[in-house]
Amino acid sequence: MTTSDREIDRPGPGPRNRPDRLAPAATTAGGRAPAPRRRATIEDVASAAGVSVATVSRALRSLPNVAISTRERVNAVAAELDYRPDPAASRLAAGRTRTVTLGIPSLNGWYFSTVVAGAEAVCTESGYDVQVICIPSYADLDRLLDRSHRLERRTDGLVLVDISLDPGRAADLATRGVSLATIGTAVPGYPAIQIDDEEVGRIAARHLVDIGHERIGVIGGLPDDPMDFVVPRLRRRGVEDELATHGLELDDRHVANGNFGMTGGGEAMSELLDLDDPPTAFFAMSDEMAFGALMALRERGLVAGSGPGQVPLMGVDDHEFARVVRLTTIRQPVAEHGARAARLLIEGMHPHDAGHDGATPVRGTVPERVVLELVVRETTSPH
Amino acid sequence: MTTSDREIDRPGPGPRNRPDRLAPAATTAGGRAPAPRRRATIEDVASAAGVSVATVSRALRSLPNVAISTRERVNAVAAELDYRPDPAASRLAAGRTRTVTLGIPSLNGWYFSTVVAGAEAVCTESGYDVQVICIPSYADLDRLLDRSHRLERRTDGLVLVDISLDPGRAADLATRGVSLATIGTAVPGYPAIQIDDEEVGRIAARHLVDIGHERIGVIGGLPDDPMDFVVPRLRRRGVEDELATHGLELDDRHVANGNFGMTGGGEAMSELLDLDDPPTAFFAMSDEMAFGALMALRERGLVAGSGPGQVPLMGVDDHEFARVVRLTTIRQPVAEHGARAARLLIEGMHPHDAGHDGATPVRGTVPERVVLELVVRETTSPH
DNA sequence: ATGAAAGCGCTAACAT
DNA sequence: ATGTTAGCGCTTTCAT
Repeated sequence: MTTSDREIDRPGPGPRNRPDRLAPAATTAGGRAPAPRRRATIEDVASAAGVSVATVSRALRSLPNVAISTRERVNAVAAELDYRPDPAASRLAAGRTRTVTLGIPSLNGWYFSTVVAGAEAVCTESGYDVQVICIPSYADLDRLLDRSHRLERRTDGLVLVDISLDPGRAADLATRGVSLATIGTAVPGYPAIQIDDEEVGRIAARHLVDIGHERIGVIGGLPDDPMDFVVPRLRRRGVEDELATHGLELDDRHVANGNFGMTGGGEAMSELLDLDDPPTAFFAMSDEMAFGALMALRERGLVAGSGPGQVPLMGVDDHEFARVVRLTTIRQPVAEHGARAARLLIEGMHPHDAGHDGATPVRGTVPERVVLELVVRETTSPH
Repeated sequence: MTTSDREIDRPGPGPRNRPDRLAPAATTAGGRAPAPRRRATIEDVASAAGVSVATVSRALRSLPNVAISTRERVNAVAAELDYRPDPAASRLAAGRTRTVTLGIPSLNGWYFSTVVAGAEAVCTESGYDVQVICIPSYADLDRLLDRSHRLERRTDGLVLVDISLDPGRAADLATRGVSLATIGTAVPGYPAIQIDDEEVGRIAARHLVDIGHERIGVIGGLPDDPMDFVVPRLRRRGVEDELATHGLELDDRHVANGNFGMTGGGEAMSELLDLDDPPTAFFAMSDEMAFGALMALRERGLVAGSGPGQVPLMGVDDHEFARVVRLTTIRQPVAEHGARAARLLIEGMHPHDAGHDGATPVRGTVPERVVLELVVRETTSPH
């Protein structure tokens, strides 16, 4: 019984027909019309290599207990036949999807898309498919994680960016076989990438006080915040703490929502400048907001800087454009946040995929702290 | 023989153990520890509803030939048991993945992430998983589409953004069961979303000539372009065409690469302003570049506008921030590009999923043209 | 309108 | 080190 007994020997109902001859892989060079060939299955490889499918499976996945010679032969045959395991079949049989899902409040905005880019690179390199899903509100999060779970069996792991998850939900995810890593938030016991956001606020306030200012304006926060975003609160608290150290206070009216975009940043700056007693120096909680604020400043003929008559302004992130406009900022490696979270997730799920040798223990059950660096440029210097 | 004869009756090798009792769905309200229950399979639904698995499968997918009463009962039981079909199993059996892949040169930048956001929304709403993959160079495209095809069997359709594909490759995709739609480029016979980029150039040039300028500076293009991006060339040609209409010419030295980001836009503007005979009005091929250019302008104390001593500047896209800085621009609905491409793709693959009734024919084998709108604001007006 | 059963292509016991 | 085989949980003929 070979593979060519096509129309005969149908023992019962239900057979599907498929092109039955496995043609030799077509040369790609010539633009020859590709023969409607069937793709190779593990059985084709097995018979061509003269071994069983189990051995092929083991060899191809670099599992132990395969003779070196066998492994090499199987690999050669698989390459020859251009064999690639069917992901659906292997998912069904193994229960793993080799897919990582990125959950983010939004795809718009520099921060989120940069994080996604960093995570995508790592996942793709590790052989994981990358799925993205926007979670703009808690209602969406509920829809995703509630009883009729939209992640279960569809993904091996979830990276949540700036989305808080209660421990119960996290445990439920684990129950359903979905690993978890977070960025910007943390769930006890799960890998997380966080920066010390209070320290961000402290660094900013310290710098602005250092260059001689007492009335600090803060641009940040979201007016209507469906995701209960904690970062603005923490950074604000840091500012207040640091100011308190110097016997100063943050005026409530000197805090404006900037929505973490250029538009909001510009509007917030205008709003603050229109105050009767405007702040004399400004801290925007992101570079994008700072850019908007800088535009607003320049539009009024004001110059950002610490010289006489100049208005100090600083941001957070070290966006590429910050260098161009010489914006003082607090640098954080945003793409790396995504990359590291992805790496932690994959290591936790399957050390081998992450190039992990299994010798050193997997980190990540403790939130990772990231080094912050104050980058002083012209917008807070005399010039 | 019931479902509880767990440890006995193993007729041969190879059985996997699984928790065998299907517990009643746990109440979510109480924080009760979730019993390690097994998820419902189609068989559970079938036996609970007193029908065969085939009927359940048909009923749940709204296929014909199911009695209404049966359909309702099956749906009720499925909901009761919180049943969700295993995607891997259904992919394996049906050969469809219900996944759409988005291929983009980069995730950074407003345009790309906005397109992705638009596409993601539509796909998610239509019940498709959304996968993203960055294709920053043709080498990456090759790696994706060559003989050992990294898309085959993993996705139902591919949306390519600003990436040119030769007809042969597109046909090969089809052969492998992957549908295709493009944005910003087109392959004959496949759905595509495009704007008339030459018209963009013409509109811009016409507007700047209309307000009295002859020496136009153009900011756009990529210095090192791994993806052979055609948009800058087309827009430039449009500018040249329109200028020719007025007996004018575009000076080669008045064209600078802006890399489609704020940074490049700022640098390009500086470069052009430093010329011995700088242009008197500027067209940036994207709003992001225009923002950078505007910064550069303001940094030199120059004001964007068409009044005396002012420098006209316009962009493309109608980015949210354009309104804030009152940037004249040529509006295109970017998120909608993504949404429409996704819709065309899904309609082409499976009209039902797109909410398509099958009555009207699926469009999309003809590139869709999009309405462009000149939005005049202060940066090209006297004020 | 419904049911029976044959795969889909793999993985993972278990046996050798 | 390798082979045998029973699933994984669906979809889809074909028969009724």
